Amino acid sequence: MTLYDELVARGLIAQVTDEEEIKDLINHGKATFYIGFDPTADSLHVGHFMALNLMRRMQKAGNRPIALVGGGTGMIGDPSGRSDMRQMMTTETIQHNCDRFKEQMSKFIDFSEGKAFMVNNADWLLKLNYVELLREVGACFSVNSMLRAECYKQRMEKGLSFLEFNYMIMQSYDYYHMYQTLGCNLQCGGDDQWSNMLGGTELIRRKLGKDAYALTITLLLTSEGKKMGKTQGGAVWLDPEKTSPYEFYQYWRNVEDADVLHCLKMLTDVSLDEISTMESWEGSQLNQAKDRLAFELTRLVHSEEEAAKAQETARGLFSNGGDLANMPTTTLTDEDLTDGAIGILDLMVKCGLAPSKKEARRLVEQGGVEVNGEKVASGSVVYTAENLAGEGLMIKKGKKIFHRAVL
RNA sequence: GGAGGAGUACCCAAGUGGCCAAAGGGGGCAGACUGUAAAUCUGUUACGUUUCGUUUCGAUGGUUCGAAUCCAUCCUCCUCCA
Repeated sequence: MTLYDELVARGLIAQVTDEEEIKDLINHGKATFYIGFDPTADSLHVGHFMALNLMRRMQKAGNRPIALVGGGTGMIGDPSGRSDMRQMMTTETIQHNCDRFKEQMSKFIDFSEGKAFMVNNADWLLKLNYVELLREVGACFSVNSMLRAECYKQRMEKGLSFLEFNYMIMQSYDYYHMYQTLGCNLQCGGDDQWSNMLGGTELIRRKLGKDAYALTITLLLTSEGKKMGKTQGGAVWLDPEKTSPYEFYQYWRNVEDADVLHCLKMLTDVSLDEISTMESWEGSQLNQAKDRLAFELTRLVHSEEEAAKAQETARGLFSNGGDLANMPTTTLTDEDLTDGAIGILDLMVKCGLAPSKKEARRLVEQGGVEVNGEKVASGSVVYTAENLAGEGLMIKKGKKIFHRAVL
């Protein structure tokens, strides 16, 4: 099975500009392709994972990936969404984020010896001169057709600032620039980027009379049409400091029945044959598929070892007889104690199990908190330094959130 | 630049002097039921030293015994005109 066919079979490809050409390019390792990432945080998250995965697969087949970080667009602030206050990021922050990105990407992509590039669009976008830019590329964009683009259409009702309107031009310019400097001939991105990406291919055609291609990745949505990788606490991060391997594992272990196979196909390397045997599974049997999904993804993002540990811990907590060593743990210091003791409410806040004592109290009152297997009866329960010594306390919040507190 | 309209909690949205920590819906969290799933039902959803107190209705001042609600100024957004 060729790379392209595999991508299609896994449902990863949403739209392409020229199927035959792209097939030829990527199947034969002739593509130099780029995917853009906005350095708005100091870690990549699950939303980026699809893109990383695609880059990894493509690189394996001999294609050359370019990871583009949006340092230039980041200077202005990503106008998408409805953020009231765009945070102006400092050059240092952007640089810091870029470094972290590269570190994380290195797990998926081999950056050695020209096998892949990492570039920052700040390097060329910030130097642009307004009038020069207008003269250079302004004539190549038709406002009429831009307004017809899906991404703007939706914004027409709510209002669209000139800044946002220019986003497509910036992105198109990126492609145009890299086409010339790095020989980039394919742009990949989320399906929501389709019209921006077409802007780039169009610009290259008009300016240079050359063909460049674009391919979009299917957005990973739940069966209810929501973006995957979001929890109440925000994104599911790839950085183990921000989302521990155990939590990461749990996120996937808890996906809905309807989404498991879909995720296995799109995100993991589990063979299509194997996945097809799971298609007949029903009911609780699907738990095996979820187990597999969680393990595979944790392995890809963290390591085989971490994946095994997370699985062990999960089995220990949910079906007994496993090793509990790896559950998320908070280590308290003497300063956290008052007279050598700490109340359950403070303890929960310290462990990040509740955002406020009020919330912690509510959880206790509703019977949602257990410590060492015993339901906590009231918010006034206090634990001493002795309780916290050694193995510490195992706090259970709700049905599936476990946390250890030690001194 | 002119005329009008709007800004309420995580989101949408009621409330137009005291009974408002603020209806209703969505979302979240917890309980029951389950398969670490979904659906359903119940409770809950500003903060705290919790029969009470403190801070909240774009911002700042003011009127009043009392303001989300009235007045002034400012900020932001939308619609129409230019």
